[in-house]
Amino acid sequence: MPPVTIKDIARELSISVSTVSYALNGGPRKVPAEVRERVLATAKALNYRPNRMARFMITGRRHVIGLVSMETGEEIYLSPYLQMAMNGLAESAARARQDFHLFTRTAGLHGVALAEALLDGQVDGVLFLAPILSVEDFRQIHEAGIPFVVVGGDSGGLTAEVLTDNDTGMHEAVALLKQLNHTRVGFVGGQPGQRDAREREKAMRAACASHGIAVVPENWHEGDFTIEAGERAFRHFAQLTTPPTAVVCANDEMAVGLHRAAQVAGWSIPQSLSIIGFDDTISSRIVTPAITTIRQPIAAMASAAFSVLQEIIEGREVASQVLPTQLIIRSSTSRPKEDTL
Amino acid sequence: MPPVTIKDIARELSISVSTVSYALNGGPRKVPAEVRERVLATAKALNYRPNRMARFMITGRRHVIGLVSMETGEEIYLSPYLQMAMNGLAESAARARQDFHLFTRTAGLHGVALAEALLDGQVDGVLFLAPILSVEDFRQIHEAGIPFVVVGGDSGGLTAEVLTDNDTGMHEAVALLKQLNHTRVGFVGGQPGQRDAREREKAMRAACASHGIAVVPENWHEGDFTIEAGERAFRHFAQLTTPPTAVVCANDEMAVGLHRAAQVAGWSIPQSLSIIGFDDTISSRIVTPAITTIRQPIAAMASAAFSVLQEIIEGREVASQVLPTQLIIRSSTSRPKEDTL
DNA sequence: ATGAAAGCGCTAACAT
DNA sequence: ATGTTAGCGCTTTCAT
Repeated sequence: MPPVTIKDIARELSISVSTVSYALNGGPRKVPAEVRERVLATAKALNYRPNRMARFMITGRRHVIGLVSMETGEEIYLSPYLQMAMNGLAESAARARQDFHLFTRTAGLHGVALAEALLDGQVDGVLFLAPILSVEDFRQIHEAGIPFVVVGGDSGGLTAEVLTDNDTGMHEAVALLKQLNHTRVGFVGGQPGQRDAREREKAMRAACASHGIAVVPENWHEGDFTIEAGERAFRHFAQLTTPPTAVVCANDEMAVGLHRAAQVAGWSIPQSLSIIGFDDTISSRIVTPAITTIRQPIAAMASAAFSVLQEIIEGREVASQVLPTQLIIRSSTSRPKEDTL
Repeated sequence: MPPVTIKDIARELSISVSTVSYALNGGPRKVPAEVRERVLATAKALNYRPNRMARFMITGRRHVIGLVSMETGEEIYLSPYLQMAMNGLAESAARARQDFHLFTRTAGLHGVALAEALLDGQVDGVLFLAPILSVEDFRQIHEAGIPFVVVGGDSGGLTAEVLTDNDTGMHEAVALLKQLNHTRVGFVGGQPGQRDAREREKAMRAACASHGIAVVPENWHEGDFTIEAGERAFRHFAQLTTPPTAVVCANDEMAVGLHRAAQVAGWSIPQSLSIIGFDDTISSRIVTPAITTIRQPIAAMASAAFSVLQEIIEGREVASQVLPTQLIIRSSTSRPKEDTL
């Protein structure tokens, strides 16, 4: 049988649909308590369930927000970063009684095409997680009138951003290496199209400068935030005549790749090579020795981004946020071998 | 300004909305090519974008399917299993031009309440990934008229299931251990509320029986598919007077936990303890030594489930599927120490 | 206080 | 071949 509608309830009680609607929604028009009681009772009795789409057509609000993540080729949903973010998100969203819309066809899209795809999802707003998108892309999205928030990305000031303090994070990491007496320090960065990747490289340079550590070009390697990139980085470092004794990676995935490739090649960690990651995702904890990392509160950031997006959808102005990092010292960092001799 | 509708296009060309609708949809009514051209042209010129909700109200199809995963407490989206599944899903869905609806409020729900929540999402169908739900739960969902498919779960024959061949997988794993001369073999299982967990334990028992390996109660430990459960399992085994020399885990997460706890305790793997996981998720590959595991084609299973769900939504009957496992031998398995002496 | 009716954007049955 | 119109289920304005 067809689903029960407010019409059915109205007919059942011989009252008008408007009264039923007001009773069900508790306003805006006043409905006598007695009538409301009866409406609610029959609604329950008939097993009435509102059609959210019909409501959407009028109110324009769907109570669903879209999610677009950093795309690493085909593997859209494979990063631990995304996992942590989604957990934070899911919690806040559940509290706000909202669900998510996962876009499956935005990979590789930019500009107008991307905006079109987002519009097509009919969501109230969109959350970008560590996107590899340009300010121009966001301009199109902004022009399309889509409320959005960016985590770990650069919206060009068009909307609020939720960021982490990459500068302090990198500074503390380099300080640790300096204190451990490392002088040959390497770096594995992410795609320059990604904001955090850019910021971390810049922060790393600044941190090295302020700690008097030389930035040697061959010790700096560009990756793409994947385990494989970390492995490639190791192969690169390993063939240098004087490889770095410590390497900072722009995320944990690459640190794990570096870690694994080094161990497979017979290098002992941290004696032969100290490694520092970024994020504090699970992967940095499950390998042995566990990886020292710069924690960024991903779940909290995603959660904050959700709240910010809600505000923006409601039409309020919200400021960007920068959440702090924390250096988590584990077992992948020590004094370099030659130093201890 | 308000969004462009088919009315606007109709007015612009002084034709009727139905003609516009048919032209835009390419049917069911024939529209002369010349007219269709002009409709399409003005649609593009006016930057027309269909309102999917309005269409949904008539057709009842949203082209969005819901996703409900195994819930491990609060951490809804944290398992590598889910990641792999989502990748497979995203690919098929993108091809079918469909998006996902991620439910955030189904954790802990059962029976009617769960069915209500799913209905509220207004999706075309729901995909359950390794759910911890009873046949009774699925009965309610079925009665609510929601098309659904279950991956790694038991729908009680109410719908199609996509499963993996746990029997063969476990059989091969035990055969490997037998061949390596292990006699004291342990097992770490998952929650009995989960179908694969039940099946794997049963399969493990059968495999041991057929290989003449004794099933010693204290070598069998119940976990919950988390890393922590694997760590707990290690602590349990470690305090036995004669611990098992090899342990099979019902998934990789637990194998990783066992692996890590053993290494932290100073046990060498595989010499002191051989470990076999299940799934072949990334985590089994990044630890050192890499973990021997029973691969199940998670992405392919999720992808198959998507296709099956599409069929069911279209009203066709579809058979359940069982996909094969494959034993991936890596470095966490060897002859036991005492054996080599 | 409450009923009637317009209309959200679209599809499809019903005209012509 | 194509225009007119009745809804889909709901909210809200306008009457009464």
